[in-house]
Formats: sequence, C-alpha cells, structure tokens
Amino acid sequence: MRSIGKRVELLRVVAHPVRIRILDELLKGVKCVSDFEEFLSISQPNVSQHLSLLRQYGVVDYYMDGRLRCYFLKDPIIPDILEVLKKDYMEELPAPACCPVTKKGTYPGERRR
Amino acid sequence: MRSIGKRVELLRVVAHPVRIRILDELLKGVKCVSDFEEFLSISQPNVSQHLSLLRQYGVVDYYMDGRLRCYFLKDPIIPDILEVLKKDYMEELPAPACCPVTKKGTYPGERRR
DNA sequence: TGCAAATATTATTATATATGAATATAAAAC
DNA sequence: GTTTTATATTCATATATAATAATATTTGCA
Repeated sequence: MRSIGKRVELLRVVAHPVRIRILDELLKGVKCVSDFEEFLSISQPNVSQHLSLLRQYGVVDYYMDGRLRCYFLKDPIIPDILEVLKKDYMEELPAPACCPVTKKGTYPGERRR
Repeated sequence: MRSIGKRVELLRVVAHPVRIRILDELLKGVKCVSDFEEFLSISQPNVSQHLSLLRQYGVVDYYMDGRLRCYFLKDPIIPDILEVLKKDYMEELPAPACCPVTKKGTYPGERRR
C-alpha cells in the first residue's frame, strides 16, 4: 500500500497538461510514441521525456512491437483521477453553518465576509 | 464550466504535500491559520502562503471571527480528489489483450517486454 | 552489412516553485 | 491611543521543472 506522500508525488507527476492528454489518450487504448507526437504536436524527444517520467512512476508501461513501443496505462488510480477531472461540478461546497472545530475559534461571531 | 486546462492547473496547485494536508484537515471542519501552524509544524508565513495560493485558485475561502480567519473548503472537486487519493488499489490495470489502436502498430507481434 | 525508422537519453538553459526572513496590516485588548 | 495577537505580504534565494537541441540506441529491412 502506497504512502500518502507517494500518492501526492504521483499526483504532481500527473498534473501537467501534456501528461494529462497522454493519459487521457491511453485511456482509449494502446498508443505509440509517434502517435502522440502527431496528436500533441510536440517534439518526439519531449514526448519521450514525458513518457519516461510516467514510466518511472509506474503510471504507464509498454510492450514492443517491432520498433514501436506500445504504451498502455498501468496504475489503476489514473482512470479515477481522469474521471474526477472531467466531472462537472455545479455548486460550491456549502459554507460551514456553524462552529469551527478550531480550538481558538469562538464562533458564532460576526461574519465579516 | 471550467476548462480542462484550468482543471489541470488546479490539480497542480493541490498536488503539494503541505497543501494536501491542509485540505484534508479542512475536510473535517473549519480551521484557522494558527491551528495549521501547529498541526503542520511549519512557520506561520508559510501556512499563509499556502492558504493564499489556495484562495487564489478558489479552492478555499474564509470568514472572519475576531482576528481569526476561519478557513473552509469551497471547491467541490476537493473532496473527490482526496477520496481518490486515499482509495486503495490492489492491482495494476490489466495489460491490453490485443491490438493497439495506433495507426502504426501491427500487433499481434512478439511481446518483448 | 549498412541504412533508415522509431524512440531514448543527455546537456543546456529558461522558467516556475518553495521556503525563510523580514516586514506590514488589521483587529482586539488594555 | 498604544500594545498585542493573528495573519498577510514582500523579497531574496535555493531548488525543481520544462523545453529545446543534439546525440545515442535499437531494430527491421534492403
């Protein structure tokens, strides 16, 4: 079981516009590097660098097919993260009705804001 | 409705060990700055800096109670992110059984890895 | 065997982020 | 009105991250 620290680290690795697009694309199926190169319109070395990072953190893996590397999703947290990321949220969370849990708060008091 | 770019940005803001702990604590209820200072054992200015960033991105808000600032969660995506982050995942995702969706792949071929 | 295709790695540089220290602000208490 | 308490802001610096360019590796194929 992964520590909370490791999970946050993973979140940081994933929280990048290009890498999110890569992962979202992998959600649909296996893809090779040159597919991403085209799809993302970024340089091949840069695609490889992002994939390398994702591999390093166990987020993706690949198999070889001739000289292609076919990448696929490996970490099961990824589909869940992508789902939350795409979900629509209509409202803000309800403001707390009463009484901070803080030891110092003396609510109810004036709400100045 | 928030763009996907904004969502990824938000994810990046959230993907920090201290800020995750702050948010996880706010999940339990309202807290003020000095509570965090104690709980996180980091300096007051640093707590304020993290809270400032979270405010800037609409993740949290606060009300004033005397000279205390009582912070609370505002963005509804946060509980969902925290839930995914805490969830236990037992297995890796199943490796793709067949046939890359890539235009270049010629699978089935030898799986070298 | 040598060439071309697909991908990876390394080095460099620019930029962003994080933290600590110092200072500022704002409200309450006296 | 001055002091104290709670919090915010600013500045400086260290560190991490990102992208580009150049080069290396690996594999299939002529």
